[in-house]
Amino acid sequence: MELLERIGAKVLDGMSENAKLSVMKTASESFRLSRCFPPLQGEEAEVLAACSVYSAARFRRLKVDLDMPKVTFKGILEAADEFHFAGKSAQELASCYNELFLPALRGNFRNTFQTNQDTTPQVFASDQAQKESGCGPAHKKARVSDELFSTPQRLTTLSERCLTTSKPSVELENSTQSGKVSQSNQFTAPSMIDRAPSDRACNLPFEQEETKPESSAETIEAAPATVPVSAERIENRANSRGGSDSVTASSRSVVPGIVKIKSAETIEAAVDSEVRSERKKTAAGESNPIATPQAVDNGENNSRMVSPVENAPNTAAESMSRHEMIRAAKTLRDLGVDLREGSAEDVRDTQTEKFDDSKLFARHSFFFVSGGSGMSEKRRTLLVKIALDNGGDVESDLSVPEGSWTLVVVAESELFLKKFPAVKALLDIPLVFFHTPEWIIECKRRNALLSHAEYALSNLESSLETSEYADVKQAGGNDTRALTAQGWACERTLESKVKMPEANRKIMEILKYLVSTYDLLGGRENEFRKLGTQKAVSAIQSFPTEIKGLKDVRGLHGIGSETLSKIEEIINTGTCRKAEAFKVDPHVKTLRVFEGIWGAGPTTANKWYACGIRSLDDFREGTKGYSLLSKQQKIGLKYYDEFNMKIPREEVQEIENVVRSSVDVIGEGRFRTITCGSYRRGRKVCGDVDMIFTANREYTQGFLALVIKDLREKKFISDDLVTITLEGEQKYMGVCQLPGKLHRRLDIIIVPTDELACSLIYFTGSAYFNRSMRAKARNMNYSLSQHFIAPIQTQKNKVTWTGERIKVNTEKDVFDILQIPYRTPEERDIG
DNA sequence: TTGCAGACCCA
DNA sequence: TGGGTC
DNA sequence: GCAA
Ligand SMILES: O=c1ccn([C@H]2C[C@H](O)[C@@H](COP(=O)(O)OP(=O)(O)OP(=O)(O)O)O2)c(=O)[nH]1
Ligand SMILES: [Mg+2]
Repeated sequence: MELLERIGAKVLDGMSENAKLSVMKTASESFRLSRCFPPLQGEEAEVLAACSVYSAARFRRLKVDLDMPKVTFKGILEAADEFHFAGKSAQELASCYNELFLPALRGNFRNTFQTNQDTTPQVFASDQAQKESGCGPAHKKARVSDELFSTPQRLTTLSERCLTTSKPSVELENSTQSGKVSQSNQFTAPSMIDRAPSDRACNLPFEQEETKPESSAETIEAAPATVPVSAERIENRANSRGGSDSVTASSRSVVPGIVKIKSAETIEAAVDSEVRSERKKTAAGESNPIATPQAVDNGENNSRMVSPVENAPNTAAESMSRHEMIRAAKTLRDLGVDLREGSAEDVRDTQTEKFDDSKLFARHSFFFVSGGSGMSEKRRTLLVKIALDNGGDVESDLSVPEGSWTLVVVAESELFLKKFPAVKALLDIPLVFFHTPEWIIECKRRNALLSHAEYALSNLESSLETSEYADVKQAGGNDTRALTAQGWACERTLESKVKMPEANRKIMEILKYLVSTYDLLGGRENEFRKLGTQKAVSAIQSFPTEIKGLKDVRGLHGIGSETLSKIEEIINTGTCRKAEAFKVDPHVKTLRVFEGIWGAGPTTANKWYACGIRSLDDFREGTKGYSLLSKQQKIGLKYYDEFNMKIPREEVQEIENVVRSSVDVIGEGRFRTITCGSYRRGRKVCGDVDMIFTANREYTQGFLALVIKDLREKKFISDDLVTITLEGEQKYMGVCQLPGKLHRRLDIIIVPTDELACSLIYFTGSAYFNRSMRAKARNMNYSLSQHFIAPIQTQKNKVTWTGERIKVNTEKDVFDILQIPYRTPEERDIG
């Protein structure tokens, strides 16, 4: 109860102003209100100031919602305590809110509606609230409630969405000997800027490969190859996996945040139409297997839940286990109950107004920010059509929506909103949302209203404020959204990169050092600590302005409490104790040396350390240390210094040329070679050389061995880190050396052309990009590997079924499937 | 409290 | 299967 | 370490 004490809260009536507001803040943030005002600091004055910004309607609604479920305030606070959330980000509180608040509230209603309302008068803080919540006769409510819980889940098929008619496009123009390369050999340059513009020349006789006529036909016929996928899978994925947004996205319901109560009619209509459309589609009449949560159904529990919190501090926890609550929340989401829809005002509206609720965008009006360099006319036309076809309205100017209408402002990027001063006035309005066009497309595709969070434009205030981006160019209609803190790293593009503020650079440097150290230490623990920290670094990297205080980064995706406190420390003291401790730790220092040996990782390095080995000297030939080395590690040790040296871009090209000439001869022109890795991403210096050999499947068998043999005979390849046979290895790792140059690591993979697209993505990286992209794929119920992309089904995060691999001819095909705007290799240089 | 990318090669 | 690596 |  630390938090409770800290803010002196007593829940509701007895609750301090500050606590109340803190809860409101929690609630509002989870409803993406946070964009309406600068992040709150927790000081009362500031909070109050922020609240005054609310439109009256918003404020009232919020109050209604908050007054209702006393219990859950406690639930929130309790959770805050339970998870040591005190002082943590509102985001975390918000997620508690979602998990605890929603089901509890729902439970209250069921209880309230099914039993006599009067028995639990203290549920409602005020009669006013009760009235505004739109309660009709209690019996009606109960019925609706039951229906909601028995609504079968909507199913759709995936067939339509597979028809991505991706034109074959020329991608991947790799340089053979193409001209200019920056001269500066800045080995010491920080990673952010040590990139050169990529050279784009064509790769001799093969550049046609991906544009050859038949590939077009293949692409289209590839679509049906995808097995129809039920929406259930998509939804499961949306609910179960680590998504991009701080707020859970679910397919139909707009879960996050404020719970609103539909009038009985509204809900019934919604349910009816749902059922109707369900029957119409019928397809595979799978019903929702999720059971009604018993705890919610249980009257006794619920009556305990609504008892005054002050008197029974633990009632919430007693009446509903955390698991039950979470399951209840999930159930609600799965059921597609849009808990947030309908407001006090809406109730009146819906009783008088007639509309076709069966349409997807009923009661939605759209405003498209197009023209200029923003949205192309073609795109706009398409979107307008979708909107109108589905019962939506399209507005010609920006104004506050009436009554229960939802206004969706659609723009390619928040940057384009600047042109519309009227936007400012809409920021605080409840039923106004700012989205990317993808929201509409996705909604249409899945025939469901999707989370307002996932496709939301963000950082609205700041992009309206700053003049910095007034002249945004929209290259080729591409999405160059820069400011949004997107959840999937593979989707975002970085800022110009040159003007990283000093403060940010410093923070990143220290965090990166921690990442490298976690990497050395090894173990599950540190492995994921590393991952987490890496994400934090990535978040800061894409943060556009100087970090002056914690408020700047608090709430950023990827920045949690630990990072926050480290940043605080860095701002105040210029350093971070944890990092400083690592720097002088002899164990860490030794590990760093040992793991500089290729083939030695945390486990062996630690073993060596445990053996009393302390330096590379202890590995000299004939010593006991030497006998501990594996074959590969011996090679790694031999070239210790050389391998730890970066390769200038030009030298990579020379190496590429040597290899390619050999491939051309031995492969009789059938093979194409592509240099990938950091080189393809445009870096000025590279850690190694990564090459793809590709040809039709019939030729790939055993080819690698021939080339390696040739190169070895030419004294270009000096050592092998894998043994290669004629029986078709897929990859080679070895050592090569140009005359007069250092020994370099050379990686080659051999790939049949039908796997080229996925291989290119894989081998181009970055590793961080790949992981992000694969995570998104997984999240969308696909599996992406270097070989293929295929739909999958999972149970408890385990793959239970893998569909047929989807035919992809170009990298872009894969991006399209995963709904990621195409990223050039250079743009993939993240992490 | 759980999961965090997905695969190849070696011993 | 665990270690290392891409 | 972070998000859900
Ligand atoms: O854990 C990893 C490591 C690498 N890769 C892919 C992406 C990467 O770009 C490519 C080549 O690996 P390499 O280690 O050579 O990385 P790089 O991106 O080329 O950087 P460097 O300059 O260190 O070689 O293999 C992964 O998918 N996962
Ligand atoms: Mg590389």
